[in-house]
Amino acid sequence: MVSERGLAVLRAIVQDYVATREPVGSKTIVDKHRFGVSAATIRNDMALLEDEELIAAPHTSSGRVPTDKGYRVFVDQLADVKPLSPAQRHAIEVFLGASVDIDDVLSRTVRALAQLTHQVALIQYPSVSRARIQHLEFVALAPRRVLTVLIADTGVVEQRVVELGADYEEPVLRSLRDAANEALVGVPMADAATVLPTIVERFPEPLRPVIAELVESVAGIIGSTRQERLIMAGTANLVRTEHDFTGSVYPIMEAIEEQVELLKLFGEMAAEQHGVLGNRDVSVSIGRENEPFGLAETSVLTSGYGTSGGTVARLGVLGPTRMDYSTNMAAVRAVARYLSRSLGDQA
Amino acid sequence: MVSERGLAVLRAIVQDYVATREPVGSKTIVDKHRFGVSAATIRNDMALLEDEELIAAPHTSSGRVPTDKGYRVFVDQLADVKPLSPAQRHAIEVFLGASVDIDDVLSRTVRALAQLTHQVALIQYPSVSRARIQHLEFVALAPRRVLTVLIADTGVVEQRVVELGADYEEPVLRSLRDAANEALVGVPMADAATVLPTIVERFPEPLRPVIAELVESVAGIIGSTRQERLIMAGTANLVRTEHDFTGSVYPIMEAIEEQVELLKLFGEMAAEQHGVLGNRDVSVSIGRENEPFGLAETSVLTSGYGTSGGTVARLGVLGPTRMDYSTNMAAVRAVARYLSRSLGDQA
DNA sequence: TATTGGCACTCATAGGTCTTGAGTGCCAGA
DNA sequence: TCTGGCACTCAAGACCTATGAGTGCCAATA
Repeated sequence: MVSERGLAVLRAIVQDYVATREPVGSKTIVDKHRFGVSAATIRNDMALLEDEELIAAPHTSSGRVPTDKGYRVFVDQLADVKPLSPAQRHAIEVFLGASVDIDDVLSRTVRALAQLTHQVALIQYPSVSRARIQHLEFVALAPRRVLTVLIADTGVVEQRVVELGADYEEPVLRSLRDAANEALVGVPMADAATVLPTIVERFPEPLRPVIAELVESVAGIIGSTRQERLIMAGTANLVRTEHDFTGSVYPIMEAIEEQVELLKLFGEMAAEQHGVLGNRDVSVSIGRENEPFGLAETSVLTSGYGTSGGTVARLGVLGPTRMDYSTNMAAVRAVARYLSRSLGDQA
Repeated sequence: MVSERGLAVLRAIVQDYVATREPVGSKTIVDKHRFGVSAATIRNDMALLEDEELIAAPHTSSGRVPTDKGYRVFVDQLADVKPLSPAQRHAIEVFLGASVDIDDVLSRTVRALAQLTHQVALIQYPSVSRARIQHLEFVALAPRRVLTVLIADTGVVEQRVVELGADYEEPVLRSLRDAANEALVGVPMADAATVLPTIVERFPEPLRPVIAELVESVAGIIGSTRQERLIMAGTANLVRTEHDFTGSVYPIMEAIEEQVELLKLFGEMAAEQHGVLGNRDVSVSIGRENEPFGLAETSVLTSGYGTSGGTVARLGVLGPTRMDYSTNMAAVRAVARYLSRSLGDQA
C-alpha cells in the first residue's frame, strides 16, 4: 500500500518530470519539495510506487518517470485544477471578441484553446442530427438547380445544391418553403424523417416528382455523416513536443488529420460521462488508453459544451502524455464554459 | 558557361538527390546515367556548375547537392512534366466522387492532391469578393435576430447572424429580399458597395433603420477578410519530410497554420503570372524565394483554377525544397484542371 | 582542346574505449 | 520508521582511430 507521503512523492515526480522532462531522482525531490525526510526515505517510498507500477525507471540507475497508471492516479486524486489567471481570462475574451456566426465563434475558440494550452485544440462541430430545425430555405439558382439551406437551432447552417430532373416554377419553391417550415420548424432532426414524406403529399400530383427531389435533399443534409467533424488548431504544437514521443509523431498527426478515430474517442468519452454533471466536467484519457485509436503516448482532455438548442458536443486538447494536466484541465473547463455561454447554452 | 552536358549533369544530380537524399558524387552519376565519359570529366563539369552556384558541396569531400538556384534552373529548363499515370487519374476520380456542395468538392480535392503528392496540399477558397452575387436571403430567426445569407455565383455560401436594434415584421424581410435581389443579382461584389445604399432609399422612412442594419450585414459579408482563407490537407507530410529541413519544422507548421503569409505568397504568385495562359500554368517558388514568408527551405507549387463565375483562385502544394518537382507539378496541374471542370469553369 | 587515369588529400561517419557522475539498492545502526 | 554509508550500475560525453567516398589537380593522351 502506498502511504500518504508516497502519493505526495508521486505528485512531486509528475510535476517535476512534466516541468523538466528529466527522470526525477530522490535527491531532486528532497531539494525541491520540503519533505521533512532524507533522500533514502524517499527512495523507499519510490520503491513502493514502483511496485504499484505508478512510476518506472528508464534504466537501472536513473531517476523515475510516471507510468500511464501514475498519471491516472495523479489526475484522479492529486491534480489541483488551478483557476485561470486573470491574464488568461483576458486572453480568452480578446480572442473571442465579436463573432458573426457559429463558424467564426468556433474557429476563434479553438485557436484560443490552442494558445492557452500550447497543445492541439479540438472542437467537435455541434452535430446537426442532434438539433432541431429552425428554418428551411429553397433558393432558385438556375433552371433545374436549387440550393437547399437548412438552419439548425444551434446556429449551424448547412446547404446543398440539388440538380433536378425537371424544371420548376419559382412560386412552387415558395409554397414548398412555407409548407416545409410549417411542418418542420422545431422538430428534432432525428424525427424529421417521419415528417418529410407528408410534405410531398400536400402537393398536387404533377408537382410531386420535383417536390420529392427537394425534400430528399433535406433528408440528405440531415442524414449526412459529414456533420460529424472536428475543427482544430495548434497541430504545430505536436511537432514542438516531438521529443515526448518514442517514435515519430507522423502516425499521430495522420490519425488526427483523419479525424475518424478521434471522433470515436470523443464519442466514448461522452458516453462514459453520460449524465454526470450534465457532461460538463473535464474527462481525461491517458496514454495507452488511447491505443485503440492509434493515439498511444498521447493524452486527450475533453469537456462537453452546450448550445442554445440544448445539444451537447465536446471540445478538448490533445498532447503528449507528459503534459501539464492541472493547467490544461483548467483551460479546457474554462473554454467550454465560455463557449457554452456565447452559444446561449441554458445548462 | 555551362555546357549542354553540364546541364544534363545538373539534371542527374537533382534527380538522384531527390530520390536518395544523399549528396551525389561523380562516380554515382557515371554509374547510373549513361554519359559516355569518365568520372573525371563529370568532375570538371561539376566544378563549373559549382562556379555558377547551381550545386554545392556540404563539406569539402562529399558529393554535391543542388542549390536553390540549381532547382530553379532545373524547374525552368530541365524538368519534364510527366503526365499522370492512369492509376493516378483513376485515384483522383475516385476521390472526387459525387459531391454535394462546394465545400465538399474542395475538401475532397485537397485531400486528393495531398495523397497524390505526399505533400501539404492547399486550396485557396474562391474569394467571395471577386465573384458576383447570385442570390440574397434574409431568414427570420427570432425577434430582432435575422440570418443574412449570400450566395455567390461561384457556389460559395456565406452567412451571418444580425442582431437588430429594433423589431421587424416578416413581410418587410420578404420585400427587402425581393428588392435586394432585383438590385444586386449579377453585380460583382466589388461594385455592390455603390448599389447597397440605394436599396435603403426604396423603403419608407420608418423602416430605414432596420433595413440599413440588414443591408449593412450584406456589406459586412462582402467586405469580410475572413473570405481569404485556405483549406489544407496532408500537413502530416511535413513531419514525414522533417529531415529535409536544417532546423525544426515547427516554425514552418506555425506559418502554414497561420495562413496569413501563405495567402500573401499565393497572391504574389498569382500577380506574377497575371494573364499568362489565363493563370492556369503551374508556377513554382523555391527555397529562399519564400524566406520573406517564413517559409525558407520549402518550395510551393501553385496553379490557378477557375469557377463558373469566372473568378480565379489558386491551389497547390508545399513541401521541402528537395521534392520531386516533375511529378508534383504534373499533379498540381491535373488537379487544377479537374477542379476547374467540376466547378464549371469556362476557360 | 577535351578527356582521362592516377594520386594525394580531406573529412564525415562509425566504432571502440574510458571516464564521469547521478542515481540506485541494500544494510546496519539510531 | 528513518537515516547515513557504501558498493554498484549504466547512460552520456569525451576522445581516439580507421575507413572510405569523394574531391582537386596534373600530366598524358586522343
